[in-house]
Amino acid sequence: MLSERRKRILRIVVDDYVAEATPVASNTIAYNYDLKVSPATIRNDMAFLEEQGYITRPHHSAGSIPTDKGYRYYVESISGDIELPLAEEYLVYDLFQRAEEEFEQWLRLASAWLAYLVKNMAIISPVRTHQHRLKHLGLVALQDFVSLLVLVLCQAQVRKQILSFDKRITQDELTRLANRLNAAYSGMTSSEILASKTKLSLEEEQVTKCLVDMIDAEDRLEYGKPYLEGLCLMLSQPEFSSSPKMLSILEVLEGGDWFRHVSCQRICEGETRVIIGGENTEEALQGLSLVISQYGMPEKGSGLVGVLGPKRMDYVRAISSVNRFSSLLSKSLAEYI
Amino acid sequence: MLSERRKRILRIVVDDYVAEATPVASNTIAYNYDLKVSPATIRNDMAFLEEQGYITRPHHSAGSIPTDKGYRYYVESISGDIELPLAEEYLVYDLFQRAEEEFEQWLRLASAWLAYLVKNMAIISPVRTHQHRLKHLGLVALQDFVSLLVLVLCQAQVRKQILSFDKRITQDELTRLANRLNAAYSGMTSSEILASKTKLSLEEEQVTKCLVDMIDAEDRLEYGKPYLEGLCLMLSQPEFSSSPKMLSILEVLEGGDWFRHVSCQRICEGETRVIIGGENTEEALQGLSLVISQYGMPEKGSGLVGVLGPKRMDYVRAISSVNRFSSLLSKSLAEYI
DNA sequence: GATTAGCAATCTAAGGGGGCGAGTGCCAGA
DNA sequence: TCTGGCACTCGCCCCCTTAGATTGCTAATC
Repeated sequence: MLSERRKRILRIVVDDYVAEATPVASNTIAYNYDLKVSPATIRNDMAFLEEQGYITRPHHSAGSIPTDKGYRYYVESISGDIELPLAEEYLVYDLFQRAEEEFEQWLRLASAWLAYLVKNMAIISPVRTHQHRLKHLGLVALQDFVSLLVLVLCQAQVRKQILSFDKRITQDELTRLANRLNAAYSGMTSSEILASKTKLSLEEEQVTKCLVDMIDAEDRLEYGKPYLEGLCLMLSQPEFSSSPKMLSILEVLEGGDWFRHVSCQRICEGETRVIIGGENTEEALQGLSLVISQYGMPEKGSGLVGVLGPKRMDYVRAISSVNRFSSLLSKSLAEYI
Repeated sequence: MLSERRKRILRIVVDDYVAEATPVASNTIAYNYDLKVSPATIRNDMAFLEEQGYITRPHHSAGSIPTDKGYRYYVESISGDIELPLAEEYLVYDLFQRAEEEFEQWLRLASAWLAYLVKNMAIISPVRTHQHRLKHLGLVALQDFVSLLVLVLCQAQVRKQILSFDKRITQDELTRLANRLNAAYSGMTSSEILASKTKLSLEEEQVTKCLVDMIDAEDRLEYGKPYLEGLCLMLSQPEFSSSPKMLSILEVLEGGDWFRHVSCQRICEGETRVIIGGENTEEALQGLSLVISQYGMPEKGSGLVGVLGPKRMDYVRAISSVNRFSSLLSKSLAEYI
């Protein structure tokens, strides 16, 4: 258990290091923060904090920087009092007033905004529904044997797939076919469609099969390819000033596997999880921290919203921004649907 | 006019510099390439080439590297004999055997492949048609007053837009409305739709207005947001080893304006244009070269395919790969539609 | 007149040494 | 338990030197 002063010093070390990006010296703490003790005392406390693994020093005669454990302690300790500054609250609100025609496009805009607010990379994944429901289907003749099957799912998602029939079908026939299937399937999930015991023609059978595959298709992929904005903002932080570091991060992000790993972690509703440094599975991301949350509702569809930045990140700002975006995204998703 | 030997030396300087990424010395040329003259003679020729602005030197006692003018001369001089190595020809062919359901997804795959071949960044823009034709439209009720208008254009492009009516409309009414409009407009371009003198109800009028906007919407944007693959491949080249350079390039690429500039240049069918260094409008891209070509056919739809890399790029490989991809993309686009 | 050999001149990159300043560790004393 | 003082450590910067690479020039040669 840490004494109050030691807690306070740890917190100062984190805050100062986050702000200045240079190791924090005992003198700095003594002169800039009103602790009412001398640098020597602070040094003793810092020696203790170092011994306990909360802080470390890049080399012998340098100031201290927080370790992963130190950041973790910090994050846990602040989780009470997190609020976005009022001015920025308005900014965010402003964004959410704008109605965009396409929800996806709107998410892209939101991610750019979030990136700008936290001066780091923002991540917003498109909405994924656990249980997709068919709203409407359309069939369009492309060539004699080839048609395009277009699905509209609840949440205004559109999917399409090329489909080839064994015999020549006109657009009129396709339209009738689509109308029949719409009448039968509209509002159903894939399993309900499979369970429905309608008598089907050969073509209807074929379309149904394709349809069910398409409805389920994306569920295997966890969350979809996210919108990443503010890559440059993040990479201009001093921790990435060496180009090999930059490259290794770019490589991981370009690959896309990392996000699959992230989305495998089940994050509860309303929870905002902070993954610090070494807690990341990807090696190249172990110098980074991720603040991630979920938006939406399990039954209606959900997505991830988060911030990726150096471990030395303004956690208060990041967490509060992610929280805010998460709840506002949830709200506008609910209105959209 | 350059003498044969000077041409040859210029070509060697480019080839060697492309391969080694270090300035080329007169000794290197004399010993590694069978010119049958002494280094001193080569030095004289190099002095001439430098005087004429084809090559330059990073500092006084260093070997030579090509200038933009030198690269330009090189590119013009090789344009005759450009062929992809046979093995890679097969690789590309192999890719184009795979049928993907979605043309867009397939383009993404193609761009990853192209990037891999040229070890640089590949750019492929989605297909854009100058004159979109409506194939089919669908209307889906989302809420009482709000519907989703889904268009299928020729080339299997799907667009959607939220639409709100002044009165409550049921899905049945929407379906009838859609059927009527399909009958009237199917196969038409936006201008033909506007010209058609059909008598319209209030709702039909509204949908038509929206429809026409949607058909024309993307034309203002020139080519759509391109698939960029192989960013890391490009950035691992030694010319980008300093992180500020890396950042400035990332910034330009993240912005997206640069591609609008590129797509403003009208590139003729079958032409492959090479934009070298300072010929780029974006300042941050002036250390880079772009090999760009068009695929598709003007009447059916077209897109851009290209390679972005350092000026010190294997132009033969880049140009031949882009050529190959351009013609194969054209072919499969024609088959797709 | 073109080519060559030789040599001085030039410039970079790498390595070594010294001084400076920042910051700690520790000890004795309050 | 805290503080002041002081020695010690270490990274950083600057300068100098040296080694190596490469050219430019000049005079000799083909």
